[in-house]
Amino acid sequence: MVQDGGADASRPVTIYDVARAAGVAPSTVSRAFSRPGRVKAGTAERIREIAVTLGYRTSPLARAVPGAPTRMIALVVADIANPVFAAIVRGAQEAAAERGYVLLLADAQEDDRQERAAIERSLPSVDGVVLAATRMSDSAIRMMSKQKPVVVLNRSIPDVPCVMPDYARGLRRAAEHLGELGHDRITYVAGPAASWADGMRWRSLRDAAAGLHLAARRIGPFPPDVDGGVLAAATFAAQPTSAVIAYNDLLAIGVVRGLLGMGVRVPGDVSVVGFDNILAAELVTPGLTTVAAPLHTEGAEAIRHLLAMVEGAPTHTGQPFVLPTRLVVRGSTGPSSRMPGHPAARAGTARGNSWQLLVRSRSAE
Amino acid sequence: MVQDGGADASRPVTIYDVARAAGVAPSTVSRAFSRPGRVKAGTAERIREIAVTLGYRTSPLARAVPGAPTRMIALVVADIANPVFAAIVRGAQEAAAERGYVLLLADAQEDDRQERAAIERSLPSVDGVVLAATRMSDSAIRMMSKQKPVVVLNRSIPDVPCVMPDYARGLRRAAEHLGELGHDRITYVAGPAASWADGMRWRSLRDAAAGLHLAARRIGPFPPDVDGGVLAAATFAAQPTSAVIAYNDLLAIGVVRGLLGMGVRVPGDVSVVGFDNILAAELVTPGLTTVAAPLHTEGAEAIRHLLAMVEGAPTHTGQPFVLPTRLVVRGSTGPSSRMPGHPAARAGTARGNSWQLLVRSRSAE
DNA sequence: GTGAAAGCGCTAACAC
DNA sequence: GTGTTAGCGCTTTCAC
Repeated sequence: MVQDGGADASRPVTIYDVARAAGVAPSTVSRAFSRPGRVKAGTAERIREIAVTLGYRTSPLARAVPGAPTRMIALVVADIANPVFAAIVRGAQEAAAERGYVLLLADAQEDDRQERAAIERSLPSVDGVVLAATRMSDSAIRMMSKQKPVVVLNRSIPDVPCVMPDYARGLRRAAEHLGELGHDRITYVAGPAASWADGMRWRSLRDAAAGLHLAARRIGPFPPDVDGGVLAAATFAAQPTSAVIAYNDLLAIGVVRGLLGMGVRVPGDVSVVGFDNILAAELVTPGLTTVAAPLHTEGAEAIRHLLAMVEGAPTHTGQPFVLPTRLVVRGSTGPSSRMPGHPAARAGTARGNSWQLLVRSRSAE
Repeated sequence: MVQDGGADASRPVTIYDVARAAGVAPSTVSRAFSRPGRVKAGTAERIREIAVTLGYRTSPLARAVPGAPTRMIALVVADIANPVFAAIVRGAQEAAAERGYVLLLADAQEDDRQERAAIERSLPSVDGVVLAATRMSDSAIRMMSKQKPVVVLNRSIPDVPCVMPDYARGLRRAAEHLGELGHDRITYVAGPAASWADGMRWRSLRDAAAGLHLAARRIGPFPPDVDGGVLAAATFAAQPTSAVIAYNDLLAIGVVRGLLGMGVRVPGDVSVVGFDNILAAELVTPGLTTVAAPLHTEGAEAIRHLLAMVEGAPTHTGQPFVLPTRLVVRGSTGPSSRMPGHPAARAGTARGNSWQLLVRSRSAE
C-alpha cells in the first residue's frame, strides 16, 4: 500500500486522495465533477480547489468501466496519406475536440483485413465509429451499427446514417461546364473497382450526360493516384475524347501529366476535370478544374451526427445527409476544338483535329 | 441483473460468460489469454474455442484499470491537414498497428492551448505520447516525460528521446548543390518564428554555407504555407539573390509562384529549394528541388522507440535519433546566370542580369 | 495448474 | 446534501 504521505509524483492522484484532503466521501468528489448541481456550492468549490492543487485528473478509463461513455470516437480511414482523408480527419478532429471527445484513428491502409483488425481493436474502447471510405460490406456495417453508433462517409447504406457530398449535382455541374465549352463526348476515368464512391460518381455523370445530350463512356478501373492517371492517359489515348472527368484529383493530375508527356495539349486538345479539390489541384500547371467536395465539413458533420446518436438522439436513419459540392474552374478545361469561332478551336482545326495520330507516332518512337 | 440465458447480442460477452461456458474459473480464462504458458495446453485451447464461439472480445478498458497498459498511443500533431504530418501519421499508424497498438490522434491546430487541452484529455488513457512539432516548452515536455514515456519528433530536448531528420546533412547537400550551380548567395525563407525546426534549419544552412564560402541570409518569418511563400517572394524581390532555400515545400512553392507572378523566371533567374518532399513538390511546374525528409520513417521510428520504452526498455536519452535525408533535384534549380559557359547563364547575361529592375517595373504597373 | 478473493478508479444505488 | 456500499471486467496475488 502506498502511504498517504502527500502528492507522490509518480502515482496519479485519485478521487480518494482528493476526498481525504477535502474531508468528504469519494462519492461527493465524484458528484462534484459529474453532477455539480447535486453538491452544495461551497463543498463543490472547495473540492475543485483541492483537486486542482493536488493535480487531480479524472481517469476516463476507470470512468468507462461500468459501460459509461469513453468520450472516444474511432475514425476509420482508407488511407491517411491520401490528402482527401487528411482534410476529413481535420474536420472530424475539430468537431470532436469541440465537444470534448478524442479521436482514435484507424488507418485501413487500403486493405480489408487491416481495416477489420483496426476496427476490432478499437471498437470496445469507443462510443461510436465513423467509417470514411470503408471497404466493408453493407451487411457487415449494418451489423456493426447495431452494436455501436456508426456514421458512414461517402456511401449510402440502408438503415445506417451517412454523410456524403452531393455527387449528382457536382458531376452535373462538371458535365454542364464541359458541355458549355462545346465538348460532346466525355470519358470517365474510373477509380478503384470496389469503390462505392466510384460507382456513384460514374452513375451521376452518366445520368447528367444523358440529360444534357452528351455521350459518356468509362475506362478503368485505375489505382486512384498519379501513376494510375498516367496509366489511364495511355489507355485513353487509344480512343480519345475531347473531355475527361476523373474519379479524383490525383488520377486527374496523372492523366494531365500523361497527356502532356505524349505531347497532347491540356486544355487545348483535351479538357480534364478532377474531383475533391485537394491542395495539389491548385498548384499544378495547368490548375485543375475540379468538383470541390466539402471534405472538412464532411468530417465535422459525421462527428456531429455521431455524437448526437451517442448522446441519445434517435438513430437518424432516413435519407443520407447530403453536403453541397461546387465546381472550381481552373486552367485544365477549355473550349472544345470543335467549338466554332474560338481561337483554340481554329488551332485545333488547323491541325486537322487529329492529335490522335500525333500521339501514335510519338509513342512509336 | 441480466439472466445467464446465453449470448445476448446487446451486452458484450465477458470473461465470466466464457468461464461459465468452459467450466473453469474466470482467472483461468484471463490467464489463457494473457499468460498462455501458465495454463494446461488442452484447457487453454478449449477456452479459446469457446471464447470465439461466444464472440468474446477482451475489453482494453477494463484491462487497463489497475494501471496496466492500454495499448493506446497518443500522437499529437500541429496540423493534420499539413501533408507533412499526414505522412508522419501514416508511418506511425503502421508501426503501431504492427505491434497491436492503436493511435489516438490529437490535432493541436497550430494552437498552444488546443494542444495542451488535447494532451490533457488523452494522456490518462495512453501508454505513451509522440509529439510531432509541438509548441510546448522544453520544460513542459520534460515534465510530461516523467509521467509517461514521450518521444519528440523534429526537435532535440535534453533528457527526452527524440527522432529527427538529419537537418545538417540535408541543408549541406542543398547548399552544395546550389554552390555547384554557381550560386554564391543564398536567401533562407524562414517559417514560423517559434518553430524549433526553423531555427535548426537556418543554423544548419548558415554553417554549411560558411563551410562552402557561400553567403547566407535569412528573411521572415512567414506562415509555412503557399500564401506565406507568395508573401515572402515579394519581400525577397526587394533584395534578391540568385538562390533561395525555404523552410518547407509549401513555402517554397509559394515563393516560386510569387516569383513567376512577378515575371521572374525559375530557375532561370532564381533557383528555389524546398524541404520535406511532399507530394505536391513533384507535381508543380517546375518540379521543386527539395530536401526529402523521411517522414514516413520518422513516424514509424518514433513509435518503435516509444513502444520499446513503454515495454520497459531504458529511456534512451542520449543523442537524438537522426534519420538520413536526401536531396531530390528537380526543375526549380539551375545554373546561376553568373555561371560562365552555360546556356542559361548566357541568357541571363543577355538580359543584363537585372531582373530586379524588371520586377520593379512590373509591380509598378 | 487452477480456484478464490482482492482491488484498480470511478459511478450508481441506496440510505440517512 | 452527503456517506455507504456494491459493483464494472479484468488481472493479480495467494492459496490449494
